[in-house]
This record gives sequence, C-alpha cells and structure tokens, in this order.
Amino acid sequence: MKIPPVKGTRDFYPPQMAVHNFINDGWKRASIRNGFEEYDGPIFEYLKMYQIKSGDEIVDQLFNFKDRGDRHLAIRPEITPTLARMVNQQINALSKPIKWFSVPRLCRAERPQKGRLREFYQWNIDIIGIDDVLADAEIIFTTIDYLRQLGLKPADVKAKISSRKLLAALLCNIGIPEEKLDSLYPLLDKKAKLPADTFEELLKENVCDGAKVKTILDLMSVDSVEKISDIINLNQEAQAALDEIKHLFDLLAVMDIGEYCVFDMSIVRGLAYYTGVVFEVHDMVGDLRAIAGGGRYDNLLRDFGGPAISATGMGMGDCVLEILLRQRGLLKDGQLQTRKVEFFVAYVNDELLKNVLEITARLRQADISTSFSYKAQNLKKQLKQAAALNAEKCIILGDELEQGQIVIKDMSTGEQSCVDMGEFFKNL
RNA sequence: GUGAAUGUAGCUCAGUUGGUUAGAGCACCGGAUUGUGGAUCCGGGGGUCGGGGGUUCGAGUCCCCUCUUUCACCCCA
Repeated sequence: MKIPPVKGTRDFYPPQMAVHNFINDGWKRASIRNGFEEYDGPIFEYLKMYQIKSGDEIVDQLFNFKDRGDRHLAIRPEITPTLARMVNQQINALSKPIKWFSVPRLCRAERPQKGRLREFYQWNIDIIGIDDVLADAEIIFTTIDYLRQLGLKPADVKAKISSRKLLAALLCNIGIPEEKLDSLYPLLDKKAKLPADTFEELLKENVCDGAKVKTILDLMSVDSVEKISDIINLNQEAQAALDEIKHLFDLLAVMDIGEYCVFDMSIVRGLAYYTGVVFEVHDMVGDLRAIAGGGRYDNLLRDFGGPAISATGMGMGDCVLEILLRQRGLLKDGQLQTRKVEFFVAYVNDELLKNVLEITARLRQADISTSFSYKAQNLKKQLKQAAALNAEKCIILGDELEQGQIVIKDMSTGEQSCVDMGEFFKNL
C-alpha cells in the first residue's frame, strides 16, 4: 500500500534540503551578527496557550490532540507564546534586554495556497525589555539586513511601517469611540486588498459619518509622516505618537536602510495585541503575500501571567521568501551543491580494496571528506563517479603502490602527480 | 470550511470522433576489447493512465463519487 505525503507538507530531498539550509543559514547568520541569541521550545504546547492570544476561533486552525492523560495539546502554529512562557519562567534570571531568535518549524491546519503551506519554517527575532523605538528599529534593521544580504534591493522589497498607537490616537482624535477601534482595525487592514469603492462602502457602514469617513480615507493614503498634520489638528496623544514614528524613521535613515522603508498607514495587522510600531515587508514587483511582519506587543508577557514588560519582534516564513528569491533569480535549481567530497579514492583491482579502506579511514579521521567506489570497476567508471560526487581530488591506487607511491589527480585541472604515501599523510 | 481548475513512467508531457501488447525527451541502471572524469552511441528496467463505481461488445478517452495538487475566498499568529 502506497501512502501519500500529507496535504500541505514538503519532502526535503537533497536539492530542496540545500535550499532550506541556504535560507536557514542566512537567517542564523543575520541573527547572530545583529546580536541575537538562539532559543527553541517544544513543538507542542497546551492548546490553551494559543487561545490566550488568539481566542477560541484559533482551535480549528491548528493541529490539536489529546494525550493519554486527557491533556489538550496542539502543535505549535507560532512560537511567540512559547517565547512568552519561557521568558516569564525565568524573567528575573535573564539579563535585559533579551534579544533572542529562533527558526521553528510550525504547523497550521489551513488549506494550502501560494506561499502558504500547512508546515513551514519561520524566522523569529524578538527584543524584550526595551520600551523604545530603538528596539523596533533594530528589529526592522535586522530584517532588512538579511534581505539586503541576499541581494534584494529597495526596488524589490519595502518595509511598510505604521504605528498602532498613532492610528488609535488619530482615530480617537477625530471622534471615533475607543471601543470601536478593535472592530475597525481588521477593516482598515484590508484596504490594500479591496477595491477602493468597496473599501469606502464598508467604511461608511462601520463609521456612519461622512466627514469622518473622508478624514479616515485621507489619513489612510498619506505616504509620509509629515502630511498627517495637514489633514487633522493633532491632540497631545496623537502628536506624541507622531513624534515617535518620526523618530523611528530618523533612526532607520541613520542605519542606512531608509531606502527600504516607507510609512504606510494601511499597515494595521489583523491581530489585536499589537500596541505600537507595526510593519510588513512586501514584494514590490509581484503580488505575493507579505514576506515578513512584526511589531510591538507590550502586553503579551503580562497576558501570559508575567510582568508588564515591553516587547517587539518579527516573523518571516520560508515559503513566500523562496518564491520571491526564485522570481528574482537569486535562487536557482542546481545552484547549490548537495554533494561534495575532498578526496575520492579509486583503485584498479579488488586486491587493493584494503588499501582503499585504510587510506579512506585515515583521511576521514583527519576530518577530510572522502569517498570510494564499492566495486573495483574500471577506472573510467570510478572517475566518472568521482566527478558526480564533485570530488576535488582523486587518489588513484595502482601498481605504484608497491613502491609506496600513490597518484593524486586534481579534478578541476586534470593534473596529476605521483607522491609518496608517507609524505602525503605528513603534509595533510 | 466555500468555489474553480488539474491528475498518463522518478520529472516534463504526447496519446487522433471510445477500438488491439500506452509512447517520447530528460533522469536512473548497464554496455561500447577491463590505468584516466562531466561528452557521444547502443541497450535496459520502470506505468492496474490518482482511486472506486457506472455506460459500452470495448474506456487513458464519456458520466458520477472520492482523493491529490494548484489557484482564489475565509483566515493569516
């Protein structure tokens, strides 16, 4: 009986594994050079953990099950709750700020579509304990630092940045009641996705005031922080939020990623728990879903039973990223080697197999990758196999061995020389 | 969860209005007088045509159901 792979999962054959490692290694290097430490947690947690942050509706969006002790568990759909739990558990022992990263494998029980599978990897970086846009700037910088290092230019990707705090203050400023905000956010978040007239229609239904709708529409389409004060008179709270985001853009410019960053009021993020700066990284050419998203979530640790400590972070999945890199020609099939040995030991007859094994074992003990043929096929075959393994050099064992000599052949130049075996090992 | 499209060798696809033992390229394996590689040539293995049911003398081809994949919606942590 043939069993197919599960819907929305991927098999990583060596070439795909090479791609995965390429992405994963880049994430790790970017994290480390930006001063983050790696952590990880279990791949399943109590189901309840995910309900705290996302509500009960989340349950059928994730893989959940009961263990034999009747505990309701779920495979992690995100790692932020685990991070909150881990940090809370040792909050007094951890030196601040906490700058941690992780590349968890996550599962969500959704129907797969372009750039979204049911199992994927997501790079997460978080800074906990810094209530300053400087930390948000660090998060955005690290995100862009990685993308830029891959070869993506400002014309390819942009971080669209806004602020929940600013949005809330502005909406209150124009007279939207505070209790209405939570229902308004998901609608505003859809602005880019809906046709302009549909969006306006829905906004009218929600706000029921023509003048306010007009102001909101004007606000949502501003492309720079400066223009906001042209549209409405700012109260103190809104002014403070505005100054904060201005400051953030100053910092980003100083860090030399200004070209990659734009202010965009329509970035709202669906989730309720964001409290300050929010951002999404988007592809500027195609119509891919967001490459990365993040923001400040100052209440989350408290919601998980810890102290009120501010936090800000970012998540980037591997699916959209891979599509983007392929579209831009920054990742090509066959570009990444899956096979590579330094030495391939060839031999001309079966009596020499012992010598082959001896030499191979010695090289491997010296941490030099080495392979050989399991059959003493003709030399042509063996060199062909060596080439297929991307061997740098071949050692050829033949009659010369009687004088303690081996032939070393450089596979890229084709040059070969006869050397004394003792000398060879001495010079390794 | 809703809707649409798709499914023939490992991969990319041919397959005539239903008609004999279902084909190609690439890949894989093996050979071309056994001590020199990525080429070329020759040969080989491999498919219950996604699965099940139906119509028919006869189904890869037509009908129904189901599964997969893809795309969009919902959602997007």
